[in-house]
Amino acid sequence: MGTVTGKVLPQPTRDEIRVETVLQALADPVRLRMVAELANSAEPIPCGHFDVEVGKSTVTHHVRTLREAGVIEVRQVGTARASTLRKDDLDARFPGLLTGVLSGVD
Amino acid sequence: MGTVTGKVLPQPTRDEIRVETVLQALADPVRLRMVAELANSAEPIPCGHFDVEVGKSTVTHHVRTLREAGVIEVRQVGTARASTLRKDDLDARFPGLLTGVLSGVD
DNA sequence: TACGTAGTACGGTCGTCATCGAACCTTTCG
DNA sequence: CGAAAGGTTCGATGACGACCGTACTACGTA
Repeated sequence: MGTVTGKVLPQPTRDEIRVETVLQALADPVRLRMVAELANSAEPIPCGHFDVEVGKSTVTHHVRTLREAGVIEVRQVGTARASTLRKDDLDARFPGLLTGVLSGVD
Repeated sequence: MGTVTGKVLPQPTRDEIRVETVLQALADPVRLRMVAELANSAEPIPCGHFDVEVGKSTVTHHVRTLREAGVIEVRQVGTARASTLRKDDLDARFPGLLTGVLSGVD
């Protein structure tokens, strides 16, 4: 518990994260919902466990978009891919952005 | 001084502003630049004075998008339309969002 | 009145992206 | 081994939106 094992999939470093890309990633309603779920979850969330009404391959697409934007970190755990929110990195890079966005969800 | 005259064009009230719409509005690079200009400007900015490289009618489009999202307020001043950032409303509704976004611009 | 200024409205084009289904891969387990 | 679980990849489709130019309106002024 707590510590997640497995390899981290490629992602931008903290200082490579660009606000424009992050905003584009968060602008989609499905992805915004995913981010909100991650923010409210103590545990990492596998691709198939997001509560969204889109097909499997679409979830794959959204997870990749969020990862490449630097919003989430994805680890390979067995056959599963567990996502976590990169809260520390986002807070360091764009202080207040994440909490501001999350305050407006639901 | 400071006070801007003229009629305010239709816009959402503070509590009608939705985070999803705001994010979509900010996700465009041209609009993000406009918002940054407004944040750095003491005076309202007329449509024709934004430092962006798009045509007139496109600026109209972006100004309308930002206004309808609740990001800016637009007043009719003679033949001009002066835009200002709705900083108070955005800060009240989504604390930290605006400053977080602006910290990542330029 | 005629003109310049500031911006909108309209019609159209083009590119991007969200979505899906089907096929495929890999690990786990009976 | 065979099958199920969990995701990815591919190709296609459909919708939205950024952009432009032209035509138009409203206001101010020489």
